[in-house]
Amino acid sequence: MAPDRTTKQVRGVAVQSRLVDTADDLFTAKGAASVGVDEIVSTSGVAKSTLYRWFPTKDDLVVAYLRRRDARFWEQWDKVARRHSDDPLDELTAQLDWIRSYIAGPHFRGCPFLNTTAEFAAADHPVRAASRANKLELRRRLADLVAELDVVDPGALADQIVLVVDGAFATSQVFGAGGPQVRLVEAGRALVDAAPRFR
Amino acid sequence: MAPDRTTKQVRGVAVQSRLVDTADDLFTAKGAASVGVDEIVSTSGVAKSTLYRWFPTKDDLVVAYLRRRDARFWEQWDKVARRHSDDPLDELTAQLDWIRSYIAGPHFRGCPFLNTTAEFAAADHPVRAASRANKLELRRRLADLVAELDVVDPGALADQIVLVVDGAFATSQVFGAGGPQVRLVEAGRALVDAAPRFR
DNA sequence: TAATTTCGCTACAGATCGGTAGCGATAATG
DNA sequence: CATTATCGCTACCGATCTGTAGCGAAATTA
Repeated sequence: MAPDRTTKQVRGVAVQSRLVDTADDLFTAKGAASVGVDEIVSTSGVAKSTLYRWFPTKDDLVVAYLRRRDARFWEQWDKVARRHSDDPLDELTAQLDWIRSYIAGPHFRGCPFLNTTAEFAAADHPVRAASRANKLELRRRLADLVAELDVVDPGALADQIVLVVDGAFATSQVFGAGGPQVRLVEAGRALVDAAPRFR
Repeated sequence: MAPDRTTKQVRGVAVQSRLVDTADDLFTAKGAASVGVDEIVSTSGVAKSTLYRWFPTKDDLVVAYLRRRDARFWEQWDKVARRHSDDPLDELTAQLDWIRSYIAGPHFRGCPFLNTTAEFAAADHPVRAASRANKLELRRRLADLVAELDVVDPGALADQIVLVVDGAFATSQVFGAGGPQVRLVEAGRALVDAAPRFR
């Protein structure tokens, strides 16, 4: 990375970004709790003291990793939403489909939010709060989307769709490539079809 | 526990059982990877050398914990199956319902198989194999059960139900008591209702 | 009762954990 | 160009990790 920045703080931003890059790679491959700070230091080339200057604890680095994953997840969601703003059912299908292909991707190693929630068991752990934020947002967006459909209980349908989404995330790690997660789109569609309607 | 056994090996069995008891408590509360052998030793009252006599590595103890969880899970499943052997749809509903109440129980801290899969990231880890066995069996039993229904593609429906079951397991840890997992039974029923039928 | 196995206990080994401190070098700032 | 903040590097801290070794006591067996 060329040192052509203009302010001093920009240096810090670049270093933080490289640390989160490395953390993302290692956390994804081995699990956030299993990766030591020393490995992040040696892999990234960033000094340990520098890491602790920007991330006072390892937990802070894990949270930063989750926040960036969260931001990128919703960026992709918004991109899909923009392409299907006219038809909520089309959008729902498209959202489930990119999540399905995201899960099927070669670098996917499980939902980072579900993984870290399992790894950091303490109920009040800051890492769990960061992960919970992502899932609450998922529930909220699905509820908004489903509200545009003509179903009697949009909240119930949205929660059912949350189940198949997180189910796809979870089972993909256990079953591997040919697991039940390939049924995500049709499962979501089936739930919509079966939902009670007004007319 | 009274020392009124008859053979020498029986002593070992009792000690192993107590170790798995303690491991179950601690692994459930804090996560299998986060609990040290020393804590299992001090909590159980069993000597460390005795633990390593019966479980050569910590991984072996984790696998034993998962195997017992697996066995008890299918014991409960079989018990429910016996009560509803006449009607497959009734049985499916009953299976999903006890899983729902199992998740809602006060001591539930997430599916042990999904949790350990997230904690032990190496693809060929023996702990992952033990967890995979449980989920493969779940998929197999659901497929057998759904095969008795009149649906066109029982395998597809079974996989969709796997999604809502594992989704309920996974989301319960993120959302807490009022999460989408309470919709497990109706989600499973909706998937059955929406499945294409012959007649 | 005598021989044998398993037990709990204590201590230790080697590695790794998260986190701290101080060094000289480097790069941005005014 | 002089100042200042940040950098990479090395060494270190105490705690904790899995796993090993040897002891005497206790329980089981014959």
